[in-house]
Amino acid sequence: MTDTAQTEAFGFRPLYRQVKESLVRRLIEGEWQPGQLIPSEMELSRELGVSQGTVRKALDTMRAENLLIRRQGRGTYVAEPEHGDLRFQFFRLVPDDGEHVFPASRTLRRVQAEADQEEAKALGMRQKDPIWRVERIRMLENVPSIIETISLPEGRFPGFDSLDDVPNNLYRIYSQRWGITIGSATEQLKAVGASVRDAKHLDCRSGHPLLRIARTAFDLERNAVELRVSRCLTEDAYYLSELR
Amino acid sequence: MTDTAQTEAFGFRPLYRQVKESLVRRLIEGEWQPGQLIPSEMELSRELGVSQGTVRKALDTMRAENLLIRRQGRGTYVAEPEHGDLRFQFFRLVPDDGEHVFPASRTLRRVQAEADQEEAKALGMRQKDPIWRVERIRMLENVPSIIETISLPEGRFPGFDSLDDVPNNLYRIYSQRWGITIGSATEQLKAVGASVRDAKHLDCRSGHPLLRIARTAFDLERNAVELRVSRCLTEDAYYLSELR
DNA sequence: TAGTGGTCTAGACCACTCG
DNA sequence: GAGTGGTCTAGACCACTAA
Repeated sequence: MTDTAQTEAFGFRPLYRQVKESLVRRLIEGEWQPGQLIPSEMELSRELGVSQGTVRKALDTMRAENLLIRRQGRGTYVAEPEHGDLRFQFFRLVPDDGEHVFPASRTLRRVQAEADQEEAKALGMRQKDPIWRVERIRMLENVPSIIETISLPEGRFPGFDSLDDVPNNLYRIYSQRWGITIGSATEQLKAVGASVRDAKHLDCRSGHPLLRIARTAFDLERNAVELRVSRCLTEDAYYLSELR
Repeated sequence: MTDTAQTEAFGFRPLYRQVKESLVRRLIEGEWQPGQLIPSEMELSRELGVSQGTVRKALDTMRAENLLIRRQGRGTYVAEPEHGDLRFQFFRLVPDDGEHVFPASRTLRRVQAEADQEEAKALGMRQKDPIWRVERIRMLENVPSIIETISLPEGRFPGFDSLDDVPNNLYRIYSQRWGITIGSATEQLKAVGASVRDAKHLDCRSGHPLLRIARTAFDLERNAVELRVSRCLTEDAYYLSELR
């Protein structure tokens, strides 16, 4: 690695962190694609000139951050966003009775627009900066239950308007088409009353209590890349939050 | 340790897991109290007859579960529930503007009661089993913002009714008085309309949208020991959920 | 059977805390 | 300076997967 000596006066960084950062950089630069097998511990340790144990510690912390999936006997894979066990990483709405399913969706509209105050704040832009905005309805057990507005900085998603349609699993296509991997998100939840428009699409009275989820999603470099505001009927479902 | 041979046919469990389980048991049995220093890695490895590295792995996984706090140069401490940085482990409601504060509370009533269906299900009891039930109001920035109902199995909290008053920080007293340490919790969130009673205490219209948080809290052995249902005004606050 | 990640050990040195 | 946790190494063996 670069810093062989530990006592570099100021700014001591453990070797395994340097290894980790170098590997994350290669992930970000697309050297290894989601789902792909990366080199084994032994190969990496030879390549980087550190011990296998140090590589292992770097890989293990990356697994803890859901960047990698490791399988004994097989190897280490780049995690695929919203795939397999990770599919529900960002989808926490569970039916009261029944399976945790991934909801189908129907796009209502897709437009280019100017960022409003909330969008600008969440995405680190200025008001009136150009964005893409998508509105869609999602079904839980065949009942329209969620109306969501998705906002994307135009600059990060060139050609978004030329997509044939908006696929159900957006994070997958962010990764495939624009090389943007969603690594984390924060959600702010409130209870609100349904607007007239919400009420029409969700088949409820206006003013009916809805769970409002404002999710800001971040790429691997911690840049905010998507704001998604969902209003959800929670008569037959709940948002699950696990604390430690 | 007990299982020296790895290949015990069925039921292979790594050494460090056995070490961890033995240490957790000692925590549960009260050998070390919250805030107390536990033996060093070297001492434990000698005592248990395993290498320092194995003890370290056990301690590190326990730290990852917030059971321990480790400090270079000082030692390893038993984590204190709702202390220091952990105080907000279970309190996720944040004012829109302003500090993340721990809300004051005022007890409305404290009664002995029979478990209803929701309480029985959450606490793994039968309906009509005896419970303690506390209702209180909590303040966010001097505004009554949360009305919460706390349900406890009577058997786990003998003499709960003889407490002089119900302290603001309940988890602390569960630990001090009954040796019950809350280690994890799950929360189910919904949007509901305020009941007449809710509305009176929260100074809003009945039917007004409230965020309903149903928290089931678990002790270190994963027994459900508390159900806490909160109804929150979210005009000026939000529930924060961090996803990976 | 070869190769991978998972566990376990022993020993060295480093960074931090405290008396 | 003594003791603690943190990092790093080297090497052994185990459990799992796939050819």
